[in-house]
Amino acid sequence: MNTKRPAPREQLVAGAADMLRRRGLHATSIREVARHSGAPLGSTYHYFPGGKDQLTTEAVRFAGDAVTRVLRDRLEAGPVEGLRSFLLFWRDVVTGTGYRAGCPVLAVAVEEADGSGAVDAAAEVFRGWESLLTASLGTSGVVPERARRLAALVVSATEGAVAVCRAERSTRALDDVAAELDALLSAAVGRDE
Amino acid sequence: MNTKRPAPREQLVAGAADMLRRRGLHATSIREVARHSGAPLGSTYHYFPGGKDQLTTEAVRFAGDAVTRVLRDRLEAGPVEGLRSFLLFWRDVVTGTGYRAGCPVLAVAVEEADGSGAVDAAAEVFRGWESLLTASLGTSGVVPERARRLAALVVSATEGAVAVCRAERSTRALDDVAAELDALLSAAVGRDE
DNA sequence: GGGCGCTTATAACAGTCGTCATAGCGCTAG
DNA sequence: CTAGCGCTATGACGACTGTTATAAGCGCCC
Repeated sequence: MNTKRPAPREQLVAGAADMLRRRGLHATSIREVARHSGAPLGSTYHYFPGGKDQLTTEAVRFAGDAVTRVLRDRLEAGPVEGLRSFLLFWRDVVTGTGYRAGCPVLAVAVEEADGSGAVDAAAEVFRGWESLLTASLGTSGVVPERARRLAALVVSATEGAVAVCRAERSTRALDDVAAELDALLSAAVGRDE
Repeated sequence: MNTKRPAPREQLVAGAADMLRRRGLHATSIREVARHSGAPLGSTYHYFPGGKDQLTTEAVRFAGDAVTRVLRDRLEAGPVEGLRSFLLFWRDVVTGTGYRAGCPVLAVAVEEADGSGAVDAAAEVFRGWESLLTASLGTSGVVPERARRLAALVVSATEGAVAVCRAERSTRALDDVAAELDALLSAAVGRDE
């Protein structure tokens, strides 16, 4: 038990992120987020005067940072092993929720119109993941330009595969993507050995 | 001029598909679809007694079939050239709408809960695209198992890249994915020549 | 102990949502 | 001419949305 009270603000952000990945942005109401977090509705606008856009933006950053930490951890074993582990992480997310959850960042990227702060946060999260992958590939000897392109492919393919798996209620897409990307990255880093 | 009146039913489906790719599923209301198509609200439930789910399902199939036709056309020049052309098609969609439109099928796949007919239609569309790509790669000498995996990667990466591009308001992701997939498919089909 | 600031609680607002029912229109068949 | 049917037009329904305002509770510091 860290704190007596569950720090309602953080609870609200985490709850919003969890609902975003399950139902999407526009199907997630502030009332439900509050109820889901055990916080009163009024508190939501106390902690997030910017309204739903602020709450959504922080939820995207919260979920994005969590995934970033996972990615960084897994990449310590190198880009190939890191990628394999990263895709297994997403596989667990999808199967562990009975194919109900996807990626909250993608949900915001697909639903929200431009001009919203949340979609900017989503773009930033995507770039962050790509930076991590680019750096990892770079330290494994892949030239920067190629590393950047491979990183973009990994992020796009992962996000797409998660959505496809959710729709098909099957992990086939993620498994196929994992196999191909594994081979591709192995060849890219193992060129000179 | 084919018909005097613009065949309101088809117009509604096409309008729904267009709004789906711009705003997403839950931000697209039946009233706006009707108004956007110049049809009265009552007509919507006359043509689609199944309500929003039926309209959405038909819109997903409509948009999915349109993309399927594009993909089939482009693949007549072979899988590598077809892929390049296919990704350019998506690039045009994104840039031609000022980064406002994405893929309506992905929108439904991300937003809708399971149990809806629309998400089943989305999964079917994804499988259709993969089948086309698998077949094209197969006729170019790629062994079936590998062809299937590559097709899954192409579909997932394309859908993901479109969403990322929309969020970042840039075509970088699609361009990077195009370059890498081009090289990957070229190597896969050119193995024995 | 009194006051004050942070948090909660409650209610209300204007608007939109999906959906349904019903009355009216125009056209075509008998 | 009239009956019937496909489609339109209109309005209403209950529920939900984001948002705001205001009153009450709470603990801490002076």
